[in-house]
Amino acid sequence: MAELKQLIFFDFEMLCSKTGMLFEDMEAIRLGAVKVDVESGLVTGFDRHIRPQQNSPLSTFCKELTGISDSDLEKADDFPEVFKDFLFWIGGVKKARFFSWSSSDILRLKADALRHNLPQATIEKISKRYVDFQAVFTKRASRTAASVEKALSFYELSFIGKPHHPMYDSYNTLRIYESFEEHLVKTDLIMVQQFIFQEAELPPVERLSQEIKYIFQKDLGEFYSNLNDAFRMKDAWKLIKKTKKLVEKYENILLSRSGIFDEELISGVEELINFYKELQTAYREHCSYTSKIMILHEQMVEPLQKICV
DNA sequence: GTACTTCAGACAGAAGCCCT
DNA sequence: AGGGCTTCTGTCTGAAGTAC
Repeated sequence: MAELKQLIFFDFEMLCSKTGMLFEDMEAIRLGAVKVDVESGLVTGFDRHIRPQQNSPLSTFCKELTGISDSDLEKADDFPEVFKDFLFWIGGVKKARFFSWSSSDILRLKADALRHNLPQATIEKISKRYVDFQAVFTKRASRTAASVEKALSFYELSFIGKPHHPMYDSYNTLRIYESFEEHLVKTDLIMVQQFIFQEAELPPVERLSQEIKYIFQKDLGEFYSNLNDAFRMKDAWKLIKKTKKLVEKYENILLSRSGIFDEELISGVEELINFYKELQTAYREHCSYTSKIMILHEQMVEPLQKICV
C-alpha cells in the first residue's frame, strides 16, 4: 500500500422518514468530511448537499433531524458531481485511509455509487482503506456500540458543532480517534471499566493491575472448578462459549499500549487465550471423528490451574 | 416397527444499542 | 419513528438412540 498521507473521516446524511424506508432508497443528501494531513496535522473540511434522484419533498421528520431543507437540495449537485469533487478534495485515494462512525456510511457510499453507475474500482479502493471506527472502538474500549456523544463523554469531551451536520459528526469522530490513539492510559481505563468492572468503581491506577489480577484469578478459579476430564459434545460446545466470554472480557489487556498492566496478568491472559485456541482445535478434531465425548488432556488445563487462586 | 426421549442445530423474536 | 446490527433466549425440527 502507498505511503499514508491523509486520514479522511466522512459521514452521510440520508433521506429518512418516520414511516420507514428501504435502505436502498435512503439516498445521500449531504456529505461531510474532515481531512487530516498526516505530516502537518492540518485539518480541512468538506461539506456538500446532494440532490437525490427521488425529487419528492423531504419528510418533516428528515428536515427536523438533519436541518436540511428542500431548497438546499434543489440547488445542490447530484451524487456523481459531489463525489467527483470529494475525490479531488481528498487528493489521492491511494494515500488515504477512510473512517466513519458505523458501517452505514460505507454501505451508503457503495449503494449510491451503484445507483449512479460510478466506477466500482474507485469504491473498491476506498473500501480497502476503510475502517469502521465505531466497530474498532467497541471492540477495544466500549464493549457495546456507543454513539459519538457517548464515546466523547468517555474521554470527558463534549460534541463540538451541530449534531447531524456530517462535517461536524466527522470532526467529532476524528476527536475520538485522536483520543483513542494518544490517551493510551485513559483508553485502557475506559476498556477496563466497560469490560471488567462495569458498574463497580474503578480503583486508582497504581492498584488497578493488582485488582484486575485478583478478579481474573477469581474468574479463572471458578471456571477451572467446573472443568471435567471429559465433556459430552454438547457440553463441550457450551464450554467453548463460556471460554469465549472469558476471553472477550480480558483479551484487550494483551492489546494494551499503555503499559499499565503487569507481566503476570498479561501472561495469565495469554494462557487463557492459548487454552481457548487448544479447546477449539480439540473440539474440531473430536467432531471430525464423530466422537461423543471430548477429553481435556492434562497438559491443556495445567497452565490454567497455576493461575487460579 | 412403533412410540417415546434426547439432543444438536436452525430459526425467530426480543432487547438494546446505534444510525438517519 | 423505523432500519440495521449484535446478543441472548426460547422454540422448533429432524436425526439418533432406547424401550417395548
